[in-house]
Amino acid sequence: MEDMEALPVRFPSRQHNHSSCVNKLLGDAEEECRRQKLRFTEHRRKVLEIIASSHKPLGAYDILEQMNFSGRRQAPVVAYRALDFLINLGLVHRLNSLNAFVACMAVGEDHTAQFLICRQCKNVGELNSNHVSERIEKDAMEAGFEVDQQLVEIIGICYECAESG
Amino acid sequence: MEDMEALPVRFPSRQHNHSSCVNKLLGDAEEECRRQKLRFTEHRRKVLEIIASSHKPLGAYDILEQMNFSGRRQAPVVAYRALDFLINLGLVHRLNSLNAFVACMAVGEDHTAQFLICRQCKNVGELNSNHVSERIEKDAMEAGFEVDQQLVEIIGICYECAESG
DNA sequence: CTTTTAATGTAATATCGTAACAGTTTAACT
DNA sequence: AGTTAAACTGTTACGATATTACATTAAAAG
Repeated sequence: MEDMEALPVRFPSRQHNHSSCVNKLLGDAEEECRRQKLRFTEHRRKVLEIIASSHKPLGAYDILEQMNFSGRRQAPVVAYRALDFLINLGLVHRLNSLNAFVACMAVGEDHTAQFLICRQCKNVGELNSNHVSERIEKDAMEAGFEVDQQLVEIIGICYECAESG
Repeated sequence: MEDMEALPVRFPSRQHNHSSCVNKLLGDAEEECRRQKLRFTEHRRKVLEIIASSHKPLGAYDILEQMNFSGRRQAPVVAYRALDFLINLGLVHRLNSLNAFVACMAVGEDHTAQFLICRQCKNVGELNSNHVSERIEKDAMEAGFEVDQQLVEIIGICYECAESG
């Protein structure tokens, strides 16, 4: 696990324990909400739980389906509202190339999220390379462009899928 | 103009001549289709003309609206089919963060498109930096991830908007 | 305990994109 | 030319994603 620190990469290995992801993220969420005096309501908790339980990106309507507690189907806007909240808090990221959402794997680390999307197993990791973000910043600057926000999504094959053919 | 060659940046300046963009792109399209024995049909030409006439990204339905020749409104699929064709040919790019399309400004240059999206004037340029794409490739590789495709969209303020406040 | 701010419930609708299939045109090959 | 295969078009319907609007309820702040 030491080499995960060299580059700040997070890619979920096959045998890792999901429930610890969920618990960590819920804890982070609670703490962050306390700090910022925000409300961590039922919907928000539930959506975060659902997203954190998978490292595969989920669409808003997938999430919605899993929100059928009390038998009743929720309206789409319910999911979108919770997602907006969680994204603003930096707990969830949106993948623009997939219209889907994943839990952040580097909460509190002040990163420009860069996503590694495996087109075979569909898992998503984060390559949060400062080299990359600084290079983008620098080259854009030289081109006379002032960067606010970077969006980097990388499609390919993760090491576990590469190994298993 | 020399310094546009140092970094392969393309950002449309305010006073530049749109019609030359359109003509260049139509020419490139015709040539490429001849070379690959593909058909450059009316729909495809029209869609390319529409996209090339603007450096602001256009949605598929915006394009559709401008296709009302012969009074008749076209079905969405007509625009999407032409767009798919043009994207495969590398003449048009899709901006995932906007669900919109722009003409390629570097046809034939074998680039990983990286977009500069000005959130004020909405114009889109291309920062096609090999430094950036190589850095992504390298860092992903070190993380055990084999890159197929990169998607880089940079939101910020272009130099002309920065100058004019 | 009342004011005001934030969150929810609900319905409707906007926006983006694709599937399916019949019909037509074009290119390629006798 | 006549035939066949491939590509493109027309049309309808539908699926998937996301937002607006507004009435209601709950929570926090004074």
